Amino acid sequence: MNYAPFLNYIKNFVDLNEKEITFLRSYTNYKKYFKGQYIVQQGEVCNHTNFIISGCTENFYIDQKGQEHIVTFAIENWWSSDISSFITQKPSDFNVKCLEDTEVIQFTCQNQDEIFKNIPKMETLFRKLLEKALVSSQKRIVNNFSLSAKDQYIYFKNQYPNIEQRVPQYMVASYLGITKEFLSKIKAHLVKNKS
Amino acid sequence: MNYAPFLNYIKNFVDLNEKEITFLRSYTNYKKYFKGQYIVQQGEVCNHTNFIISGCTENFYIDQKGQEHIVTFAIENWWSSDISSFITQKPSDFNVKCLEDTEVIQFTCQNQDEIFKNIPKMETLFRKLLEKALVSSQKRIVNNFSLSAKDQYIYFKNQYPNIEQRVPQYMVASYLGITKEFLSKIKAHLVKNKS
DNA sequence: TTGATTTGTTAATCTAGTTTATTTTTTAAA
DNA sequence: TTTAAAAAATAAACTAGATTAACAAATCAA
Repeated sequence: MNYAPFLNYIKNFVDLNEKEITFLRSYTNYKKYFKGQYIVQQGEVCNHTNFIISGCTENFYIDQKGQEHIVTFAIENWWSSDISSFITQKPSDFNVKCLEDTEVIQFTCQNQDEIFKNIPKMETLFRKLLEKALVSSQKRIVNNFSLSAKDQYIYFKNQYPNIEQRVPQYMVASYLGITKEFLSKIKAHLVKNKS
Repeated sequence: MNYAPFLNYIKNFVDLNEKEITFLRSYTNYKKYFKGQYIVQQGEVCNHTNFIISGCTENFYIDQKGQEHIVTFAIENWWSSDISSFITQKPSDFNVKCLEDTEVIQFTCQNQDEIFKNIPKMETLFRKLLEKALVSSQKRIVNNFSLSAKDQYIYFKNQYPNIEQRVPQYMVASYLGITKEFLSKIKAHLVKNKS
């Protein structure tokens, strides 16, 4: 059980005293998943918010036509859950699946409320995290409007330099909302033109 | 000056006592803009979060090619600002422009923090609003992945039945990320096929 | 070390949505 | 009430990206 990375992460935002840390520890739990396991499954209620200690997850859904779409990746020091299902406690539209062995710290809905009640600083932290998440979600919409598939791929590589090496290319294509064939074409083109 | 709609809105989420309401009032301000006025301008820092009492705004940006893209509309009982600029206090990438005469309640950055410090319930409210905003932003990304332009238009009409009558069609097209010509084609097609 | 499965490439054909240009309709100002 | 400007419709030519299909590498299990 490896809790330190989470406390280090939190330290970037708020200072907690010993008592608060003890409380936080007792209201969260550590869990290890293996590669291929599902943390959340489409159709089930998402019971946890997960902070990733190590590993890598994909958040994807399967649409009416049976096509898979990756909505987000998450790696160390990121959060991973289906927030919609978590806050409404209704069945999830998404799957969260481990692409590597993955260790997480989990917050349940009830415990999260307890934590916020007892350590208001934690609610401030979550509010700020949500603000940042919203900004980057909006940024993605904006990129979708204004950038060609090629430029979106370049943006993705710059923004998430660590992810491309860890996941297969067809998943990057899925994240970008293009076919794997087209991404292959884009990469061939980039190599040929050296940028 | 018309503060009641804002208090009614808040009442849906949290209960405030007289003292808290007085505090809230003194730390927010009312402002009226006329049709065509900018609440935020691309390049300037967004100093306020705005709750709309009456009217309608568009949040848009102009990309490198000089093209305008509408990111969101907002009407009565919605919020309107550039959250990225607001939280970082850096120049905004967006414009917020009034499409009608618009009355708003404004929170400045400093006052918002004061409000959260003095009325923690308000921070909880904002956290929950951010959660909902993030969910709907993600929903938009998902629709972009899975729906044709026609189905996105139908979704838009269902989700925002009040907006289409209030804004010109080319703005709806811009919001959907398609050209006005193509939206016109879609509408003609929908009329012809009665769905 | 081999066969099977997963991942990636290439190329031809196809289509949803864009671009450009012209015409018609609606809105609003004088 | 007229007129100019803004908004919407129509249509032809065009393009970014999808689809299909065949094949080539890489990975993995036994």
